[in-house]
Amino acid sequence: MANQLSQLDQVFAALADPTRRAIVMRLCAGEASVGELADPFDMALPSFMKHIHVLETSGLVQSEKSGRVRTCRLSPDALVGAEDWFQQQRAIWEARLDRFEAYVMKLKRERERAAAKRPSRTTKRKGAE
Amino acid sequence: MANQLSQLDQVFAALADPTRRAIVMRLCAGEASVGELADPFDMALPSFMKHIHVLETSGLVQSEKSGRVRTCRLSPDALVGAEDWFQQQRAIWEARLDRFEAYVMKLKRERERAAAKRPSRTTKRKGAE
DNA sequence: AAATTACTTAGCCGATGGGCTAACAATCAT
DNA sequence: ATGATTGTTAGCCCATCGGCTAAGTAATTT
Repeated sequence: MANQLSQLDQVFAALADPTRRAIVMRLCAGEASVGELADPFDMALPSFMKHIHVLETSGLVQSEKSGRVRTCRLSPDALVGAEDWFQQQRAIWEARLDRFEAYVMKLKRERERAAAKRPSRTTKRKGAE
Repeated sequence: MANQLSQLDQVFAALADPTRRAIVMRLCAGEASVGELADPFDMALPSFMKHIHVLETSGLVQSEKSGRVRTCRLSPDALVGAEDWFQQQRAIWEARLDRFEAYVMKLKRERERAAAKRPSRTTKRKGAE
């Protein structure tokens, strides 16, 4: 039991909601109390608090209560972790593109060589996809 | 009706599931058929197809059927779009840090100036948090 | 002390998510 | 033509999500 979601699962799930993305964006500009954060949203406070809680358990936001006011701040580590995921995928993707390009170049060279040996032929193929 | 989720909503929601992230990672390395993609997963095909569908409607994946086999490929635009979101937030965050650092430096200068005027005082504060 | 503020807890509700089976195409191999 | 392959559609199930209200608690203000 105690279904342990990965951090990435939770971060992406947290960011999948526009309200929560707006909260993160707001907190990028600096810390704020729950009330300040909730103000722009036409939503009952308990509903809003659920969003805060999702953000906290995802690690994106930390908060601390002093007196009767809870102050929230962004904890950028989780954000960076998710950003890293994209960068890794993009690296793999770009490596693949490089390999693909190399392959196309190889095909091109071969075609040119063949054309040189056996001229006069409408060099037209179906491949290269 | 026709609840239009933003692209970001759908992309982040799609990436919040480990199965779907694995599919995206696999597709970064090159296109594949549904069967090939499904093979590593201990899951009924219809369940798996739902994941493919989520990825397609999010714009992360495109697919095309020829004969009885559907071939899926990554469409990197949506991925880049989500990555951009992070970079924007990070830019705002870093700008804030810069401003904060500037503020701290200003405080430091003021403290030093004050110490020069009124020497012999244990310069110790609680601030700078 | 009483009223106000700023959350917090508990619990209801309908929609969505992620899994399943069963049954139905459609294509390809024999 | 039959059968195997490769999806696809339909629909069930239960858990989670994102909203709500009502009522509670703790800190400040008056």
